[in-house]
Amino acid sequence: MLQQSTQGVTPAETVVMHVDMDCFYVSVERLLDPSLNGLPVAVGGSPDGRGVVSSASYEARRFGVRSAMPMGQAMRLCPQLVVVRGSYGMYAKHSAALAEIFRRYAPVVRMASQDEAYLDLTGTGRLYGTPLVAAERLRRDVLAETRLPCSIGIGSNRLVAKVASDLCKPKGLLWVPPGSEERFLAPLPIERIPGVGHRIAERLHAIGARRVGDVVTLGAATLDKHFGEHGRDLYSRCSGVSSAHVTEHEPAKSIGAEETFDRDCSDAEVLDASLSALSEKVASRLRAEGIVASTITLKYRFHDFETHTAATTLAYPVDDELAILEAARGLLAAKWGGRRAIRLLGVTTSGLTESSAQLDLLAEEGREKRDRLHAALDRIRGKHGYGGIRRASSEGTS
DNA sequence: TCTGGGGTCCTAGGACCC
DNA sequence: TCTGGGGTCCTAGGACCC
Repeated sequence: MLQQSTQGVTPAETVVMHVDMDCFYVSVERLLDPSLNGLPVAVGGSPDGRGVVSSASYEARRFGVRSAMPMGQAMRLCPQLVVVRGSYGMYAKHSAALAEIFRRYAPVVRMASQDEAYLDLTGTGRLYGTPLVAAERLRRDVLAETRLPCSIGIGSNRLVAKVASDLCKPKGLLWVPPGSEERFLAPLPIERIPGVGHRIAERLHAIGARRVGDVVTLGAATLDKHFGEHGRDLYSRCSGVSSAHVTEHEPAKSIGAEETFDRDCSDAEVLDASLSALSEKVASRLRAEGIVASTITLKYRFHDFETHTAATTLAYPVDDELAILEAARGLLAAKWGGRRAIRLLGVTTSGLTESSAQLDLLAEEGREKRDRLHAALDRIRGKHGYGGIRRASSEGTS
């Protein structure tokens, strides 16, 4: 599987690298507090409340602790677990530093999230040698400059590179040479394929497919019958076919915020205060990014996890909390009967465009004054966080 | 065991227009 | 008086990812 090539890479040969940081949040926390080294650590919410695990150290994983697991459950599995609240600002800083290193190695870099990236190495063979040599150097640079460990998968397309990095964690390197994609994937459990989650895996198991190779054996027609359009996609991915095209980061399509209450809530005033805080948060981000939104979506979840969304599209795009709040309020009033207690509220904006594009549409006098007020509010929030300042209607949510 | 918060993409139906 | 087909926009829900 893992082969050391003796020749350089020909320019025409597509080489995609997937760099994935090893338990990124935990690794950053260990930089901040080295006493965490060697201990089972989980970054995430409180074990007493409704928090979940965001990132678990390998010591913790040995006890069965996993991402997205309720923290209380993690504590039961591993009583000596050290729980750390996230230092999210630090993660963003380190992520930016990583992106800079990656850009030295590839002309096109796609940060897929804070802790993983796709690099298109096609044509860089003369500069860095074989993919494995380049990967080894990159990993050394990352470790030397950030002291953060990572794993790297290399393949002829993004899917193969990603599966490879996943497989060699932690601190691994794995190259899948061109032509061996299908052989590489076939013996793996289908859950290893990105996009195959819990539900789809279950349905595949039901028709007798447990390994990636089983899916290929079933054939495109059978998958099409069971999964429709998604089936063809599934088939090609299991065959190792996927886009090799790496593109730079694209502008966000939606910006939102949500809040899960410590206890389910049916108090209309508390819910309204939450909507107000969420609207402020979203509006503040929209303005910081210089964009406006035309669609407002309200999300609400009941105690049994039944989740609904309701959306409305405004006549013109907005970036201010009152307009967003008003829309969200209206949706809640129209949809929520007031009987069932709510465990989560969310406000998401979409239909995003650059705000400069609508300047002439909104050339009212009040605009400038309002902008100055918002700028002042954003500055204060930037300094003190969202608890620093709130309108009167947001009181009671903190 | 009882499920966060930030997102993306896909599907499907209905409205509306030509 | 009954009715096609295509395209686009909007809404709702669901699966998935980190």
